[in-house]
Amino acid sequence: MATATNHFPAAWLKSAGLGETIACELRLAIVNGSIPHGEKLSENRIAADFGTSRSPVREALKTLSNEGLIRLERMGAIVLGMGAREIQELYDVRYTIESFVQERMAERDTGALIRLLEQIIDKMELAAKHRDIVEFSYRDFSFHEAIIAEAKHNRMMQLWKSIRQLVMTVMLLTTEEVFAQGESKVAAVIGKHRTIVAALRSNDSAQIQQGVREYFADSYVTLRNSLPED
Amino acid sequence: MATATNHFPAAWLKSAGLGETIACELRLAIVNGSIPHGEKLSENRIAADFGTSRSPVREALKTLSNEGLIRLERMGAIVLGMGAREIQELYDVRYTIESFVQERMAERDTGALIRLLEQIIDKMELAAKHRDIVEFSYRDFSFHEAIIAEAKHNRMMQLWKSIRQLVMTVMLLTTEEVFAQGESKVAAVIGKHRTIVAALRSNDSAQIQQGVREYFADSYVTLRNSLPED
DNA sequence: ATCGGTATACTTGTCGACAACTCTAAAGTA
DNA sequence: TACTTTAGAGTTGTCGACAAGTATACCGAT
Repeated sequence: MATATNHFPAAWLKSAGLGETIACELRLAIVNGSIPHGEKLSENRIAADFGTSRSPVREALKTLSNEGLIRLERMGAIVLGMGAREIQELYDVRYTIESFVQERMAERDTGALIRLLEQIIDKMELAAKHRDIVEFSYRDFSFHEAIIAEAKHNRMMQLWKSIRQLVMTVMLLTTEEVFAQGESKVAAVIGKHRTIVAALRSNDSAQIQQGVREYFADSYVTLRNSLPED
Repeated sequence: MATATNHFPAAWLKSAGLGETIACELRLAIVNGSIPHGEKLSENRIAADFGTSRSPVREALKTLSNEGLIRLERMGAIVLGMGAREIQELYDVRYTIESFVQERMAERDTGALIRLLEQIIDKMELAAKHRDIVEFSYRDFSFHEAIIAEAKHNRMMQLWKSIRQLVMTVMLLTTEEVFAQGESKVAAVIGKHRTIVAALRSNDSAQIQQGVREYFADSYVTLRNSLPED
């Protein structure tokens, strides 16, 4: 990646505690490769870097461990990072969750959801016009979260929450790549979201499944081209 | 449930820190209903109850929050608990994960896995003979975890880890119920595991999927009968 | 009696300190 | 030189304390 985002968007940290802030900053650094795979992290060092005590750092490391970005060992935490395989796996999981969720939405009133999604797409277009990467990726994220939330399945929502922040971060970097590839690429991304909405509007289970499958398969090949091959 | 387990098996806490221990004890209390839905938990109170400082309690509450058993609010944590719906949802997720995993196992060498699973089933039978509920449920748990681990899909494994302990606890209580229903019921549970292995041995994707689907559908109806209806 | 304001007790987030443990590297011995 | 032992620096887990913020109960006024 040419110019990777160096700091987590401050707007997204609006009402976040110290622990969450540190987690977001570290997460971004790990995902974009600033902190390389295999690095050994120490609570003391991170606390010193951020100018806090170890308590919030501890919380952050636990969070990152739950997200699978680091592995907590007896001494220090080892950075696992996100290579091509890990990104692929994340897409696998996202697909699995959305597939499950949309399956359950086939025989339900999706009117309100569809209106919300269209609204979000409008905001994506606006963000695209202004070349606002942060805003665009946030709306993209909201789009998928809105779909998942609509299923009203607490346990599945919990799974989503466990990867929510990670997905958000990956999307931020991905969107950067998409924007770098030019306007037509951005338009294509928006188009894919429209396709999802269209499938959803059909209310046909098979068509919805097909739509979701294509979306993720397509998203991944798009991304694959802009990944460091390791 | 007639006689619910009151304490988390000490053997399962062998190398667990204080935080994890507290999390396990609270988890069990929430799942078996000792701590009712809606209860408000305070870090200070729990710390006093367990005779520790707030640090491990804090860690435990965060864990339980990640598992969706409680909701952290500005003041206190509210217990959400596991009613019939939550159990059903947990089974949904378990089915989704195992379905994904086994799908990927169709075209793979499952020889070693099958041998391991058969070994586990043997231990289940032994535990059944000795009426050892703790051992039995642990083997049952290991059975499913072994299958999931075999897929070697880190991200999916991470999802599993996020519900691992909860599943373990629910299984412990469920197994208690199964044993209470008599020897034939226990034998039936073992039989269902054999069916899974048989399906796996067939190496046929459709048959495996069918096997997994039946397993979870069946497991849930078994359980439903022994749940407080709320 | 009801409503508004204040005091109070309780809550969380963060901090610095300490003991117990682990890895490392240097020093001593064969 | 190769190996064991030992001293040291660094690490985590846990603790108690404090500030900042919040719900609650009490008290006064209308």
